[in-house]
Amino acid sequence: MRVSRLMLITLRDVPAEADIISHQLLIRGGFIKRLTGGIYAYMPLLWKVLKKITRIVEEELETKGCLQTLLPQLQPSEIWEKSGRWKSYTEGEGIMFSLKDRQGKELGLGPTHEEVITQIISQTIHSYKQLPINIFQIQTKFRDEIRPRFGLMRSREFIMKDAYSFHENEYDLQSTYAEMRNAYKNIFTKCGLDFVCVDADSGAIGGAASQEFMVTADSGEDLILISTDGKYGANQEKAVSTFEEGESLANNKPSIIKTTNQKTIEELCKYNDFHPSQIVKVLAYLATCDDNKKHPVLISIRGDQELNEIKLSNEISHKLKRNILAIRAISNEDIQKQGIDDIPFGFIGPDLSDNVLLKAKVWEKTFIRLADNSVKGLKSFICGNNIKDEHKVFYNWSLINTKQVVCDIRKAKPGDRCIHDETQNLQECRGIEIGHIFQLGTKYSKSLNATFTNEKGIEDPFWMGCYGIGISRLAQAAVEQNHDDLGIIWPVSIAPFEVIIIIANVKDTEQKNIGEEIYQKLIQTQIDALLDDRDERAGIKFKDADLIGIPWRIVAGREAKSGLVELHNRKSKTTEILDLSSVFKKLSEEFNTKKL
RNA sequence: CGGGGCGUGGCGCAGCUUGGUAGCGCGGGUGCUUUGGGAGCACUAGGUCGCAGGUUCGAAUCCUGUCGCCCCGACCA
Repeated sequence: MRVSRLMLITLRDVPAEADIISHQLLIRGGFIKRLTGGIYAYMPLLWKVLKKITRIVEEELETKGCLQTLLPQLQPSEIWEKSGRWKSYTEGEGIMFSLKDRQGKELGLGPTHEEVITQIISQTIHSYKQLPINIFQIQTKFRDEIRPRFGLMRSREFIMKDAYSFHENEYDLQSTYAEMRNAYKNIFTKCGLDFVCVDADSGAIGGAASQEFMVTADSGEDLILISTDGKYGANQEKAVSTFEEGESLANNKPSIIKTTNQKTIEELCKYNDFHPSQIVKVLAYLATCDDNKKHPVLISIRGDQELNEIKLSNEISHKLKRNILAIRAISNEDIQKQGIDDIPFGFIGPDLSDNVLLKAKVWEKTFIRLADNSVKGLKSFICGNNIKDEHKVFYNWSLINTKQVVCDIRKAKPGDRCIHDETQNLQECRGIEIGHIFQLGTKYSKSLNATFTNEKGIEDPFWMGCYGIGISRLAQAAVEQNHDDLGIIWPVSIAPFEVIIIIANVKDTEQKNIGEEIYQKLIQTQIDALLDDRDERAGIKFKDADLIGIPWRIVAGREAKSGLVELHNRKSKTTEILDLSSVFKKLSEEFNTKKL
């Protein structure tokens, strides 16, 4: 390709719409154009990058025996209603674009394809002899994000690779899951990325085990926690750790403490000389289920710990055996609307009576009571007395006449000790999620009644796995991780071009001829070369080449009359003056699969 | 959904407080000069000031509404 025909429009000014570096560079380099919020056109330069990523993914998956397909983007609501996700995807998180056709039939624009593929496979595959199946597609997905941002990082229309595997038993699923994890490591390594694989919450997709692949970058939206020995890593949403022993309470006789206006842990400690770990904090939440019931939840957690809402939501979902559409803290406004006289926020104890809910208009009339592991062992502790401006000392959980479900709903934090080895600590870093693999189990096959006949002649639901890679997000994550103050530094394997040849002055025939000669030779030997043949000043061409991040640059300039050119590496910033045969030799070593 | 900010040529912005012929830089076009790190000079094209109402002799500017975009938040009672 010649720059004169590339439609290369680069911007000098930093665009106002972007505030992370990768987004700015992609716009300045002419890689993307925004059409509206969270919706971008992939311009020719970026399309080349996306195709290279796509090739790497396809090659790796093909060697693992995966099949490629292309599934419909418009999906009928019925299959989503069968899987139980229509409501949570169109109402709760509201992530699916949905519409009605001229017959009034409801359709969704695919945010993911579990339902579609499960239905298709179940109509196609009937015997264990045809298993396992591992099938994938690369195509555009649609998600009506609450808040699209950062360009391709969180957009409403994006390119994703999604794979689905089908198995006769859990064991076979686990082996494919492990194989896919390896495939992912190979793919991201080939893409030239620094990444980590961490335990993850499976979120709305559901299922058992799940891991995320994260490109480490300060601008990442996820907080990940990694043990110092590298043996444990998890998204904070999922992370587990051990908590420090609390301070024991000297005053351990049951008694009432007057705590006027001391509503927070901080205030209680300040005015009464308590340690946060001596206090049990009780939070009131409201969980909305997909059957539209609203359950009040009472959570007890040690005062020095924080609540993890993801774990909380999962526990409630598990207990009620329903999807949770939304979960949030109960506010004063809420209880007024319900007509509940008084829940003394700031002074609640774990023994708050269900009677306070009697007058609730639409809420369920009993609390779901959860207690974090951190309060389980407490012999005595401070908590609210369920009366405004009063706390009390409790000295035995067994005296509380309400049942608590004890579980892990605590947020793991940097510095916490690890479960696998208490001498190790958790360290934090931020990550951009570019891949996510799940063991779905039989969740979708059961709800969609997708079965096969097993060896014994019995109908069994498929065991399923699913595996995603955000192709367009990966491209931007690569920029976030590989750039300098001059622009992008693409890893060679996914760069839009491998080499750019700059003719410093196109009016100089020697320069022009040698530039053309190199270009032709590189093209013939299948090196992806770009020739900057524009009648522009050399400085402009250097700036553009740096900005768009081509890994290798050859300059046909001053030395052209002696048959010499300059070979420059974008990343190391090293430059050599070489004759043509040395340039070709050097490049052939770099791109060792190709011959020059 | 809550809070904050911004909508003025293709891009980045000023002008608005105090109403009176719409400006600057980059980019585009033409010409001359320059020619290895986003050149100089001259000329030139390009804008219903997001949209709709209102106030006024007169609105980019003041008022009301509306649409769009960006940022923060939606965890400790």
